Amino acid sequence: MNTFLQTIGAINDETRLTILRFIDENGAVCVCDIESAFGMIQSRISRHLKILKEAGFLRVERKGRWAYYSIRSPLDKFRQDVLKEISYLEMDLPELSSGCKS
Amino acid sequence: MNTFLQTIGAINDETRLTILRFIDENGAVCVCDIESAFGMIQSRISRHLKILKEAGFLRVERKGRWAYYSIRSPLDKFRQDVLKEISYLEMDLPELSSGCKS
DNA sequence: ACAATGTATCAAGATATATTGATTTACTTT
DNA sequence: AAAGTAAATCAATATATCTTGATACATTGT
Repeated sequence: MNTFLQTIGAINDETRLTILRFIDENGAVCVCDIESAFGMIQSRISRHLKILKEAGFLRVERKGRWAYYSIRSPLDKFRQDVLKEISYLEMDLPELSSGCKS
Repeated sequence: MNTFLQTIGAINDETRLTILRFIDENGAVCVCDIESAFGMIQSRISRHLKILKEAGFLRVERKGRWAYYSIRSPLDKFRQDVLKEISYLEMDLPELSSGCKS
């Protein structure tokens, strides 16, 4: 029950749905990429990514000072269904543009 | 996007998950049945039912002074997936016992 | 018409979640 | 070691959602 509520709670937010779709379409991205694409401050993005990761949708791979987030694999069937459903949604998806300074 | 968020928001609550499962297992029930089975006050149950109905999970059929809620049919694939997922959850599901006085 | 029952709705307070700005931690380069 | 960059965390505030008790509405039976 609690695991399910955590999964649902993670996708009960417009910003996180957009981030999920963004990562699903663009593959591994770092926090500052999302930050600049979305025009949101870093702490906000970071917190949303943490929620999505802890809900089992994302994984992180750290390389140097960067943290690359991507869709976790394997994904269980229900989370796959959710991701597919999100892929059908109409939304303003920002363009990927590298936001890191080096 | 908004429709999806409404759907997700509706199942982002332990009480509503339990109500959904309860109705899924017991079929059409009236508000006072849920009220007495769950031991919750009427306005609370009524509000949750409204949210579930507006999110497309439930339908109501009024008979006399009673309002019978049941799983809406047909359900689109995603809501079916959700319902199936809920059917797997471990939860304290109260017993159905008629709560109406007549 | 009146009283009783079932349900819906509303306003107020309680609780949970999101956002921001500041701070902290970690890594890299010089 | 010091400075710069990326990311995580924290405290305070803002916002949304849930719960309750009161009230309103609808139907039924007397």
